Amino acid sequence: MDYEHTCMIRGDGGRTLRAILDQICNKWTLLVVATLDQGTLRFTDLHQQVPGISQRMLTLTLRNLERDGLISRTVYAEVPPRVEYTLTPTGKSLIPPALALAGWAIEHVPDIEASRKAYEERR
Amino acid sequence: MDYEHTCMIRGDGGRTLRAILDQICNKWTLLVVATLDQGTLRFTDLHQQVPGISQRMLTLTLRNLERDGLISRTVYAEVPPRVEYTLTPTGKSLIPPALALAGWAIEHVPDIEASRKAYEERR
DNA sequence: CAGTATCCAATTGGATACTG
DNA sequence: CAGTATCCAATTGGATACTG
Repeated sequence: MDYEHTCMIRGDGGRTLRAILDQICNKWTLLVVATLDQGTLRFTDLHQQVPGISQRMLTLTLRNLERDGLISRTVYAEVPPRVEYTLTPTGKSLIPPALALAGWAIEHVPDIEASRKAYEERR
Repeated sequence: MDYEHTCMIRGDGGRTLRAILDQICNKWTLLVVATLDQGTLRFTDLHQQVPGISQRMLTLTLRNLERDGLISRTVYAEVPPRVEYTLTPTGKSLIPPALALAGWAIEHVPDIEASRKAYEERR
């Protein structure tokens, strides 16, 4: 691996990058984005398809994603109300690098769990 | 983008993945790993090269990385003590996907900042 | 040098009840 | 249906003082 390129991560002391990653790498964001990769979904759809998420956290996550321009939110003037969420092009562009990280994590689950077990036994 | 593959992210409701990512995506881990991509470093080196990190957070981050098998920690029986940290093969393998995500973040900083500005003005 | 111990502040997140 | 409001618990992180 060409470590010259890690300056991308370290950059300005990591400030800019961390500011962005803090938004992306929280408990739910990546999961919501991945779910929306299926296409347009309503609030209730997302609530069902992202198991364990609370209404409050789903709302907050969606608001942040909208604010950052990763999803668009469309309200239809109907009763009962209908609100649809879709990935924007920027949002879609996050999928490949997110998959790269997810792939790494899944691939190394056995290694990491073995390492944790060995670590615990050592102490 | 082939959205079939996002099942990797959503997987078991995201539980396994989130457990791993929670470790990786905190405030300092990616930054420490990226810094260690340069090669072996001592505690003090890391403390200086990761600006803003406290002793406590550096210690905690290093312990978690060691526990997960991403870095190795070598203590030399000298006075004053010397402790060296190096990426393991597993740790090194995290660099490319980390760079992919970092690249995405850096590439989209202008978009995201513009979107945030527009969002604030709307309200 | 490479930490540990302690305390406190801020952030994050869950549960529950309520609403245009 | 798609949220908001409130409150409380848990987690995360910083500052500071101390140590083998």
